[in-house]
Amino acid sequence: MVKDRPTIADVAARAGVSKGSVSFALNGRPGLAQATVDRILAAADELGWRPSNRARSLSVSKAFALGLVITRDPAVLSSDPFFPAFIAGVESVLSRGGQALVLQVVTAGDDEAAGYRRLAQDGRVDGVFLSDLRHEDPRIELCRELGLPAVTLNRPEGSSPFPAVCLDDRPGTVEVVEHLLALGHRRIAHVAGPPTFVHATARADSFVATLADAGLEPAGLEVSDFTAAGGIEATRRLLALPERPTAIVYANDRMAIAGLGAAQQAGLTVPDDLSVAGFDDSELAEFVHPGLTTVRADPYAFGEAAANTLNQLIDGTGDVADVELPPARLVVRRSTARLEES
Amino acid sequence: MVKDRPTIADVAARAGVSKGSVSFALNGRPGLAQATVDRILAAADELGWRPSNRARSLSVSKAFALGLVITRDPAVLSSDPFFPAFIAGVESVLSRGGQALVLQVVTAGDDEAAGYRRLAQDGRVDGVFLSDLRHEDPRIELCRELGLPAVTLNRPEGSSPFPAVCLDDRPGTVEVVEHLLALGHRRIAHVAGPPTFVHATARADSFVATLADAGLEPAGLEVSDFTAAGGIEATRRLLALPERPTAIVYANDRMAIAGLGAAQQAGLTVPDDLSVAGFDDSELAEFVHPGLTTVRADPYAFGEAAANTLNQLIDGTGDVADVELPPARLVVRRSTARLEES
DNA sequence: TTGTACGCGTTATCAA
DNA sequence: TTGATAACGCGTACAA
Repeated sequence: MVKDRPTIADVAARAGVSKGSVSFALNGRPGLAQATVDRILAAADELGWRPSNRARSLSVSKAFALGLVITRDPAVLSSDPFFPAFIAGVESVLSRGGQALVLQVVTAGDDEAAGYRRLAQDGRVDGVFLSDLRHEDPRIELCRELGLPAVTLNRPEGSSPFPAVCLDDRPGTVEVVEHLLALGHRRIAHVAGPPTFVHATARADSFVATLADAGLEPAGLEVSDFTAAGGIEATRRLLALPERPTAIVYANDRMAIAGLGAAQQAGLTVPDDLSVAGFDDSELAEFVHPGLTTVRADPYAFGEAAANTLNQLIDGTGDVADVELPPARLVVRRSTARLEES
Repeated sequence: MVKDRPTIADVAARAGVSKGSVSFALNGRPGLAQATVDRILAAADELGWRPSNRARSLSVSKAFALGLVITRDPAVLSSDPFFPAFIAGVESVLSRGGQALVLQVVTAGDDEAAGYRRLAQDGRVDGVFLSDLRHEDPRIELCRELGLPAVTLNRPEGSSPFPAVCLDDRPGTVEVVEHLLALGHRRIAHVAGPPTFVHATARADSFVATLADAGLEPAGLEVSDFTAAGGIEATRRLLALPERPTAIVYANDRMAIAGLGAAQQAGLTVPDDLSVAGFDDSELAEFVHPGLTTVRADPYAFGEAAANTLNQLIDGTGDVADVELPPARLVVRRSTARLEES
């Protein structure tokens, strides 16, 4: 019934060698005659033996797993378009190599640090991804303290002991703004994410900078929270301005799609009365009405790169270089249009 | 620098007892004098000792982790509103108990079974969640074969060796349809998910049945794929029917929101010309324009229940009962309205 | 190439 | 009853 899994001893016995030799053969280490290696591998194959993760974990003190902690507002545990694709990218690296991904979803109220502590102290993972990087992110110090290898998704300002895998948010933002400027817009507003996040301020800053290059000031700058509800609120405030913006650039698609709804609810027609742009190119962006002009990154590639980098760091072979991914690109759809002279 | 973690031997030495006794004390097993137990626990506390997961894993042959494999179309690695909340619910159970969640995202092209095999054979997890349950789901047989404990999210038709945690999709669907009937609609169509999925057919079947109870036939029945793109296609086909439906019930919000866009793109006004309803109550449902009438379940509770049930099964204490969760409830918003006589 | 200690708890056996 | 001892789970690594 319960087919006892063969152990390394079984393989050794069958091949007529010692356990040590089996281990050497499997890991392709020198010091064994080729004939012996073949015999051992054949024996392993016949028995269907695969080394036990648990035993390996214990003896080499590694988990063969990486960790991802996602902190989310419990009320808004909704879908971030980033993570599924990011995780798939991570997975594509881990599955070769027999690693696993340990996921923790921490609701924002909880102690986030506890999540990382658990992962580290329980020896669950060999390293973690630091996503949604924040300014002065306390997790960097925490991971250092815990001796937990990490890669940051995007680069912190200060010095960091960890490699960074970056996808520059600025070029995409610049493209959006320039696209709107080319369409004749002059009163352009931005709905930003929480300024604690590096990517939120990167987008907001380059929004402002691009306008400044054109000799303009933002027609409005709302700090929101990346949620749909927040997008609605911010949009309402912007639409109530005495000098109503003719275009709004949102820091993500969720806020943009919600903002689209808010504008329509307010009786405006998009894009005739208001141009709207998002960021992420989430699945729905293409299909809402009108289709959302937005910026598309490649979270899958992000995941791959992050996993590879983290593994390099863990394997400790020399210095690990930061990775710069190709930036997000503008995707023009129907929600942005030439400003009508009226 | 590297503070060697204390081992059970250190604790034993400090308390002046044997390793075995420390283990007994920690696990609250009988056979030790209370005074000894106290002394041991105090010693453990002073040393900050916590048993090593890895050693425990090896000796008791358990992973102390549960697994979730999500299969997704690579093109549409978008976010299902269900999973983040579901996972958070699972997590809330696992974090007490020191368990972890191992996640795998398998793109649909890949060999899904390989994912489960890896999890089982690598001893990564003690059990898995079978989500997105399909008819004649091969994973049930696979898990049985692998000796991998599982819980099914929703109940398969045939007999299953595994407990089921169910959230009945039918009452919510019935509510939607009755809501539309009460608004005077008679030509109501449905956009279903792939019929391979149990929840897709449950929704479609109860849609048809509820109409039949009212002496009506569906004004259209499109089989789609739960994606936004699919929702668009299906909507276009329905709107092209000679007898155009006055209301469309979608099997999920993503299709519904996309359908909303398609209808608007076709020049229709929702809800004046067409009522639209979804399923899930995803974050955006409330904020698109018009707000989407939909059905709300509680995926967080689903996750909690599933984790608890799976743990019971793994602990093997007696029979594990199926769990029936409170059904999803109708949430009425602006996308459905009384049928105008015209 | 082999033998064996080691990583670290758990549990069965046995003595007091 | 109370507690110690030793075997066990399964590879890895180093001395021989």
